[in-house]
Amino acid sequence: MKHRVYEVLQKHIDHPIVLEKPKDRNFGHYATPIAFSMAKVLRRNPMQIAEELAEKLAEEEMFEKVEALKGYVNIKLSRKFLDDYATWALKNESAFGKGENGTSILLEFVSANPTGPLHIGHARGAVWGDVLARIGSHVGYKIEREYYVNDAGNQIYLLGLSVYLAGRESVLGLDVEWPEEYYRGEYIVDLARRAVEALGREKFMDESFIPEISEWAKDRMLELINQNLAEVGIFFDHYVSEKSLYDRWDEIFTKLAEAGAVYEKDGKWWLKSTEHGDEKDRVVVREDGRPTYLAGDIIYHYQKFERGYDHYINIWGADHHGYIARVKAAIAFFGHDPQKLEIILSQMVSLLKGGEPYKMSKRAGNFILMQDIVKEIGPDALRFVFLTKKSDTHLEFDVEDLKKEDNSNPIYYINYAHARVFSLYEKAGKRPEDLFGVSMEGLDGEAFDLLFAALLLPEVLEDAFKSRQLQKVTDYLKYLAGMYHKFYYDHRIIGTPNEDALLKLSSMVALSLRTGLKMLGITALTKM
RNA sequence: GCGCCCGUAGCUCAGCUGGAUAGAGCAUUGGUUUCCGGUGCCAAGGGCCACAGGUUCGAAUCCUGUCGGGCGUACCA
Repeated sequence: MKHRVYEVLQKHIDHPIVLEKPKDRNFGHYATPIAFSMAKVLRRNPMQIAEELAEKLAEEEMFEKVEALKGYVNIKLSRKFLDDYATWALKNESAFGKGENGTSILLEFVSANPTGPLHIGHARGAVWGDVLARIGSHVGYKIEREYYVNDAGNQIYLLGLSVYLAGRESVLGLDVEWPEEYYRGEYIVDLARRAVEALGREKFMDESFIPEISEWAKDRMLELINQNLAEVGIFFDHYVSEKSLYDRWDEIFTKLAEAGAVYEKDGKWWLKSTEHGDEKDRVVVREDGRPTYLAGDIIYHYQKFERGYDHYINIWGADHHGYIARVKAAIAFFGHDPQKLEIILSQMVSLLKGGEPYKMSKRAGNFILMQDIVKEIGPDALRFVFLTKKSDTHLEFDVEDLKKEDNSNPIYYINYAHARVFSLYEKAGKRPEDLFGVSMEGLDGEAFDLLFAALLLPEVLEDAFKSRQLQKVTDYLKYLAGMYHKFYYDHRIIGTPNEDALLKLSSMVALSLRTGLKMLGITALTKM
């Protein structure tokens, strides 16, 4: 809708146009402060410029009214235009809000270490990435989802060690000396029990078997993580194994050396990341010749760029923010544009239950597990809370609030509006598709305000994706649902002369709510 | 110390590419006409937009500094 208005304005104005929504919708559907900026260039009074523009624009068929007010130009769309657009949307439900762009994006998210179940912090990044991908794909980007599996290194060894020791202690009943660092939690004991069964007791007799146990345990954890994700409807297109990347280390290292990106000091190899804005240079090869974790990430990003996407997005936990500079430095050394890599940080999550801090699960090793919260409030509510906030601010929420079945729970509120439409049709004994051809032009101003609001969905989605502010979608859905509830209260629908037109309007609202929820990975209810 | 994020209503948060009277939900208080689902609707109270400067026609928004909170500051992933 906005694009269409924009195009029309461009015909009349030879100046960069900013189109915004008016402070007060009574002013119109769109507004532009264009006269202010033109005034500067033309050295004329903005009020006058606005007046003249308004007069010219008023002749456009698409607009019902164009007004100049205090220098702003306020535009009101015509009823016919809105009705036609709604009719098209209803007839082409799956195309509503779809855009074309074609930019390819590789979106990496979650990428949690396969050393345990996902906790609530991971859940935030997971939901956020999933929805970013859904919306982006809908508005026309070509997005692929990737999980970088950290299946190499010390953490995996620690996992194996923990399972090995837990097996010796809890299953075999041997005395065990625990090191300072190991994974704890009941899941490790469960894992040990299964490992003894699957691999045999003899593997727990000697430390040399730890790598084998590690490998086995890592696979089980990856299964568990995928199961956690599947429970909330999150899937990936690609999994990239860190371990498999090291085969290419020699080749990549040579490339770095050729680019003058590394140097040797104190028996180690360092990446000159300071040349590209990092605070200090970073070790990529240890004294004993083993590459560091950064090396893996360098190879990973090298091959990402090799795969040739237009843009790359990584969603990382905020505690990794210090890592951004060094990875970008490596990308720059390979001659790629580091701007193509965008890092979205997902901040910490704190949970309350009934006003008190949520009890951490001992069996999980003092983490709050994603699966526990899903069990408690359901996947939809979990998705929704994460999506009502920006990703880079700390988030605190109370699980009790999300269990309520009243208007304090936005999902119920939105679903209720959607279900209401279906119950109206049932009551009226009509089918939505039979009313697509009905004209809505005779409806009152409030009806058209509602219709306009419903038709905003496509631009909300586009804006939310481009600005990476997914809370704009949840905000919009709450707003639209609220508007519909109010409209419903103020207007009798069934049995009035405008019944068909009002039902069609309701269908349009339902379509936007349904499509919006779908973008969030939530299925709209038709009955509650 | 340094780096990143944050500081807006009692609470949780929007608004931040500068623009018209700073918003929402929750919580609180009051109301809701024998009405298509009261899981709804209406209304009220509640704000030195952390603080101090600066930039300009205009600042919650941009810049600088201060204070407060979180995270990071590994040859761990």
